[in-house]
Amino acid sequence: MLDMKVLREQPEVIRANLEKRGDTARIPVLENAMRWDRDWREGQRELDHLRHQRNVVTGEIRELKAAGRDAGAKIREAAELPERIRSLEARVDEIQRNLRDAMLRIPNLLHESVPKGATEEDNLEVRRWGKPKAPAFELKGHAELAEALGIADFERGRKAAGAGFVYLLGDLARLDQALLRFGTDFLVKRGFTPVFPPHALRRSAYEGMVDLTAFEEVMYKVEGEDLFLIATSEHPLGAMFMDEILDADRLPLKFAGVATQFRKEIGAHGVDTKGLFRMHQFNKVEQFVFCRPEESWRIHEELQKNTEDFYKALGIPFRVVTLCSGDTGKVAAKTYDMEAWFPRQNAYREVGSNSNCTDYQARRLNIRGGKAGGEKFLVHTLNNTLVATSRCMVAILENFQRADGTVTVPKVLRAYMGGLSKVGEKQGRATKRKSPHRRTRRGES
RNA sequence: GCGGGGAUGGCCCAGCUCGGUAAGGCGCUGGAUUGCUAAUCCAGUCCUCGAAAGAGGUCGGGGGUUCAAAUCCCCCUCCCCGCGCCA
Repeated sequence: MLDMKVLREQPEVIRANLEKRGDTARIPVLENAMRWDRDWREGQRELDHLRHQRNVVTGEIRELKAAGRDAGAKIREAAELPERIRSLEARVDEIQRNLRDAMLRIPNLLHESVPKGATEEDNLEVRRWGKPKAPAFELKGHAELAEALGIADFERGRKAAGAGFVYLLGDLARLDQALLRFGTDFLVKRGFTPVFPPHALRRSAYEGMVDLTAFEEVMYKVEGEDLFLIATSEHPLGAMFMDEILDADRLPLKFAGVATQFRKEIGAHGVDTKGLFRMHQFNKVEQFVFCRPEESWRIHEELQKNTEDFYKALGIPFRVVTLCSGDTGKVAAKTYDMEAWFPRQNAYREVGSNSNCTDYQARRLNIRGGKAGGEKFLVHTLNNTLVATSRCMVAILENFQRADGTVTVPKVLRAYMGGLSKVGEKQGRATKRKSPHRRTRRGES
């Protein structure tokens, strides 16, 4: 949510921002917000005046009674006030709800460096690293390859849980864990605190982070419980400190969220949609920072460097783009997308996203910094994917694929895989061997 | 799931039986004082409106009773302890 001060004092800034985002459809929302704000302040003043009257009269009644004198006349005078107060309260509440709803629909102010544009075509390339290698043989799609190697079973994933779920097996299960562990250690060395957060949040907590009316259809809800499975660890990490005051001396707080995420997004989006690229469930190491307002832009670059260094360590070519105004999410003031090279698609594709949300999330979550009893300020929040293992594994399976159908394990990951340097040797039985495992009577522990 | 106890300002806690408009402590900030850290004293410490003076709100949430609700009545949520179940 934006600062009400901006709405009152510089509405033209908000309007220009909507125009830059290409979201002129929302200009009426802004105009309504301005009107409701005026109405609200007017109504509130009137209400305060009535309440003041009531307080004065009840004070008089109390004094008369304390002095043992008759308060009947004053009580009759006071008796008509509650109804007037109640009806005005109802009206003021409604105006305030309208105002808040409108404010929640107005997106964050973009940073001046965000290029103007409508779609991802207009995103601005910032830099490239690494040379995509032209393969000397025909590459297999990662899903086909992984199935052939027996390290992923999409079919049984569908049988047991539906499309979008998979059984990772053998070396691929290890590779997933290796990425998580390498990623965690990588961020710990850079001063981040690892967090394994709750994987479900109640509605009230979730609503602090996102507009559930818009997101509910892509979220998994637990039946019969007030719980939603998390779509990214950004959500539990933000909710972690809502309504709190963070000690200014301890900022910035840098967290490495390690979690499994659940999203219902499906649908066909281009080539190789089968496979790990777009899943209902995947693992991720996420950078999340709470900081002072004046340091957020420096930290935004720092988080970006972390992700780039991570991909350099793996040896995967990438490019970085600044999202244009039309492609930037509602809560972000500026976003960089990390795009890894996918040789099968002969293209750079998104593997992570780095946003400075300035004080937009913090205002809604009511997360402030400062000293208890001292000056307080809204913190800035930033989040950046370090690695989403699903997409990163696709990049590894494609970029490091060898002619013999095996895949080279990036050097930095080998220590996390018992020294393994190649994936795919002496496997391929798992999908063929049918082992009729019996259930034990009370379930295995 | 059953039983019991709770939710009060940044934190701890009083007030609730008996309605009269949140006491006290800790922490923090500023000031005074003493040759230092300390101690002591004073003021401040949440949200909203307002240029300010000031006013209003706030006792887990929502209803109700009343001139007046932290306090009385009804409904709900969450937390803690014990029991049950159980990785």
